[in-house]
Amino acid sequence: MLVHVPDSANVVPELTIGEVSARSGVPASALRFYERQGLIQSRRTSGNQRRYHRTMLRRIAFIRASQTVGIPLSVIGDVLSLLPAGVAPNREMWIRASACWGEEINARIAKMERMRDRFTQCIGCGCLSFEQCALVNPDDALAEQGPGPRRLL
Amino acid sequence: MLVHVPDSANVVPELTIGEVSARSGVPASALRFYERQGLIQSRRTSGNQRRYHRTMLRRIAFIRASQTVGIPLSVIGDVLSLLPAGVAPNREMWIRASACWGEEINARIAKMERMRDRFTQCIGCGCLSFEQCALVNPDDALAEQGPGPRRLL
DNA sequence: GCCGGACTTGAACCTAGGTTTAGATCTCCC
DNA sequence: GGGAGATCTAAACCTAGGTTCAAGTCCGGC
Repeated sequence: MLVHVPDSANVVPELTIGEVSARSGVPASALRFYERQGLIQSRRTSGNQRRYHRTMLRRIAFIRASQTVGIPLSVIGDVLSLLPAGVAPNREMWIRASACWGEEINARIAKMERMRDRFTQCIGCGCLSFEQCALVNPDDALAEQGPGPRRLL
Repeated sequence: MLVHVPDSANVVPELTIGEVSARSGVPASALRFYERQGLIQSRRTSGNQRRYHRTMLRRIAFIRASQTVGIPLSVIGDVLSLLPAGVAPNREMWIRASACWGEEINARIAKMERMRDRFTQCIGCGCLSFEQCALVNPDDALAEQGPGPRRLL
């Protein structure tokens, strides 16, 4: 038995790029950029305009949340590519990414704290000597390499 | 009474760009870049080559130390411009800059810790909702501005 | 006085994360 | 079916902090 169902009934409404932009606060230009980078996808109309599935809003939220934590787009893309196309990040994935990026944050905090400590020490010494000051010779990676700093940054 | 003093006696030896680069670990290209940006200066020989006073090594150390703390070159330049030309950063200046940049570091650490806390909370919620998730709507600056996120970053 | 290595310049290139612009095309509503 | 506004593309531009290159010049030792 066939039943005629009007378009407006069971079709999940798709979103134009302008609508996605308005709802997410992400400029359309950035959305096109994300698509070029492979982070999001869209269907195209017969006239070549983008149409987004609503779940794409979650992907975009995921991207922005990750960015605020300082994760580069390339890494975000790697994570998103693990998802089947068209699938939004779910709770389980969010938890896994969180665990991973939480470590990222902690590592960065720890690094900054080490820097601050060195800094505080250096206030007292006022040395600014290339050979001895820990601030001028930062980052734990210079122990070998002979005398004098090789890479300051 | 005039006494002839040979060049090699009381003249503070100047350094070529290659020597400064070798001693500081900063590539010559970066030194030229710093000079274009006004962070360092040099005398020129009759043949247009750079010659650096030894105290410039301290300025360069100061620049690199500041950079490792995350201070942008433009700000470093502002600070250095307070010094008379040709004068190296001294202890007093180092202490003042330290006080200022120590606050910078602490502010950045605090921001990251806030982020981490939000992050940890969010692991539990798994919401990823544009309207409610603090990670998707970060940074304390959205309280007004009506519904929906305006700027995510 | 000659030669090789160090030095000079401007311009182009690089990453990251986009924005801006021009000119063409599409979609929707009346 | 017509017009307004939304969308399309490619290419150029932006900041920061430089690097790389090409072509030419200088400097110091023998």
